[in-house]
Amino acid sequence: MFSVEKSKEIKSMFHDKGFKCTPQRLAVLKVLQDTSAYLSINTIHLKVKEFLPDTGLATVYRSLETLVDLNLVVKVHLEDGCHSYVIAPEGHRHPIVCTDCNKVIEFAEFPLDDLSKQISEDTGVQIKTHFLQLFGKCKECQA
Amino acid sequence: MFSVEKSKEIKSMFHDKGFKCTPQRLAVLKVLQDTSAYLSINTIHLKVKEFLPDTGLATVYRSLETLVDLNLVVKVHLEDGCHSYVIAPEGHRHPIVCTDCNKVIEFAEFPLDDLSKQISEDTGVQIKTHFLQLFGKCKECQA
DNA sequence: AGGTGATGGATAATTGTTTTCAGTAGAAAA
DNA sequence: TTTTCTACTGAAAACAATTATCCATCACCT
Ligand SMILES: [Mn+2]
Ligand SMILES: [Mn+2]
Ligand SMILES: [Zn+2]
Ligand SMILES: [Zn+2]
Repeated sequence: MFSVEKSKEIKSMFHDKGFKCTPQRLAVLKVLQDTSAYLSINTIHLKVKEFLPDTGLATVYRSLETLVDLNLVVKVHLEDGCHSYVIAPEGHRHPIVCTDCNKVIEFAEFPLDDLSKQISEDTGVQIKTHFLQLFGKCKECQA
Repeated sequence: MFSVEKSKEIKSMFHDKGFKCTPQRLAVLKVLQDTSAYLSINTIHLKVKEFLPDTGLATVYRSLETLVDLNLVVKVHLEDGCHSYVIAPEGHRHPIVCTDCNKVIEFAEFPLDDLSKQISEDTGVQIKTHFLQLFGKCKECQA
């Protein structure tokens, strides 16, 4: 179900933060790793139940919280107010969400840190974090 | 309660989209105009009831939806998943949210449009919109 | 002023998320 | 291994946020 290498790597990430490495958490992670789209909680729940049928919905919520804490998963804020989740990109990247097919394409580092510095100077606000998402139409959906 | 000039201007904005200009909608708008912070639905409701005591919570939801539709108000997505609302900035600007006092400071246009173009070329995705919020500590809260 | 349909208020219903709690099973020690 | 200790889980209830329903009313057009 999970590759050995990845499993060991992931396992130590859990342990480093004092979390237990449970099948449910790994299943949630796997479901997100296996898709390039963001997924709603309910979709994740359904997919997790395909290999762990007894998994409860609350566990999916709890697992996602843990995975976000570990920076393995990121929360996507959608226009309508609902939230979804997607596997975290490598390094500091931002998601581009296809509004047609829900696929998430990442884009490479963005000079937001430099600009944050300048905005700090201009406004006097100490910028701590930023939240950026782009929306558009992916290659496939343009055809 | 509302200045005449603004009222007329606003009134025609409602009518242009086929909305009626009601005291409740104007009250919600006024509450947001009178603060520099983003406000939760419940806070808005409380403030609206100060001058329109019978206003129901559902009406606040409905009014906000209308005002967002008219681009007079924007929705702020918060880390914890909750949403709040703030008066829409002039032109295309982005909010900086103070994580200490909830105040919203805007910052001037940001070269996202140019970068969107480049990202479009790099990734093949046709960027349509973006969503950017910065979080930090405002001048006052740093003291 | 009168007619009409959009809107508001009250309330119920839904939906999304969190909490509670008793039982289970990771992980570390023995 | 076996034991021990908790963090974790599933199920259900509780809670919070949002939306739908209903009918009376009000904004606005003529
Ligand atoms: Mn959001
Ligand atoms: Mn912008
Ligand atoms: Zn697409
Ligand atoms: Zn502040």
